[in-house]
Amino acid sequence: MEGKSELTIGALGKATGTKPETIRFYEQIGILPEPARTAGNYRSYGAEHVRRLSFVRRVRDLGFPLETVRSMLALADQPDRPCGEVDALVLQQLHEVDRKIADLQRLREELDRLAHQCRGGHRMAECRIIEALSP
Amino acid sequence: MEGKSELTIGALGKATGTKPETIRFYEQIGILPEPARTAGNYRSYGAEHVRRLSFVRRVRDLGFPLETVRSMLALADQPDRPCGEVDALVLQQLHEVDRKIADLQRLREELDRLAHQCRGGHRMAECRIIEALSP
DNA sequence: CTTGACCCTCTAGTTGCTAGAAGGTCCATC
DNA sequence: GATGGACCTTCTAGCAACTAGAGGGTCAAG
Repeated sequence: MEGKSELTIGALGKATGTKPETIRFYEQIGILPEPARTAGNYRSYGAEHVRRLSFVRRVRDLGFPLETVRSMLALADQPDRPCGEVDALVLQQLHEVDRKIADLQRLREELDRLAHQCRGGHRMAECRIIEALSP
Repeated sequence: MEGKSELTIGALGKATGTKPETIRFYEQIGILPEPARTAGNYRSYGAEHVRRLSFVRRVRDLGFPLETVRSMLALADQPDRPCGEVDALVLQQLHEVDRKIADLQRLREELDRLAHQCRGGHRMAECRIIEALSP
């Protein structure tokens, strides 16, 4: 490897909580750019890949599909896009984000209530976790 | 159908943003209880199913795997479980929820910044969306 | 040199839906 | 009652998004 800052695929995986196979998958479908290779044909990753993959994993963990990941990445990859185009996309994502935050807050409240009920030594009288996230 | 409160699978799907095939899938894997059937062998769903399925869809939308959905549903299905057991599970889920909320807030801030930048008539100088969710 | 950890590509399996085929039911309209 | 379109049924297979195993190569410590 060229220097301390360059990582093998396994090291990149450990740094980002990602399996090597998943990293190769993302490269194949174009989410991650192809990295440089060593003389032994090993992939060699730098800080830019770490950042990009961390982002991808977190957005995925939040339940956004890869198609959405792509469009978010495009915001960073194509900084000169027309503002009207970007505006529409960003507002749509903002709406999704706000909806997820609201749902997580409600879920959090109910889980917190359950935790306190348990710690108070009370019987689990009633779990309203389903109602926290239903109509 | 027996009464106004009973829904066909298509109606349940519309009420919860779920495809009929997905509902059948959830029934097959035990996430949803088998519903009553009409004389014509149609599935017939009541309010309890609507609530449960809404919950499932929202938790899935937040990026939690079905295994986690199951364990959350178990909290509601088995109200008499030992508190020590419930406590550990709830705390674990609380931690996940908090992590997702924090990530969403950060993502929200950057998207908001982008939106304001566009509306202000400025050029898209720099998109830091990747950095918002990376190390 | 040896050995174990990890790399490579390729193929197939797992998880979680999603859609199509073939045939039956429901209900509004004529 | 007949018709037709929407929707239902079960079953099979495909898609999205990973995940793992097979067979063979590379790397580095001992």
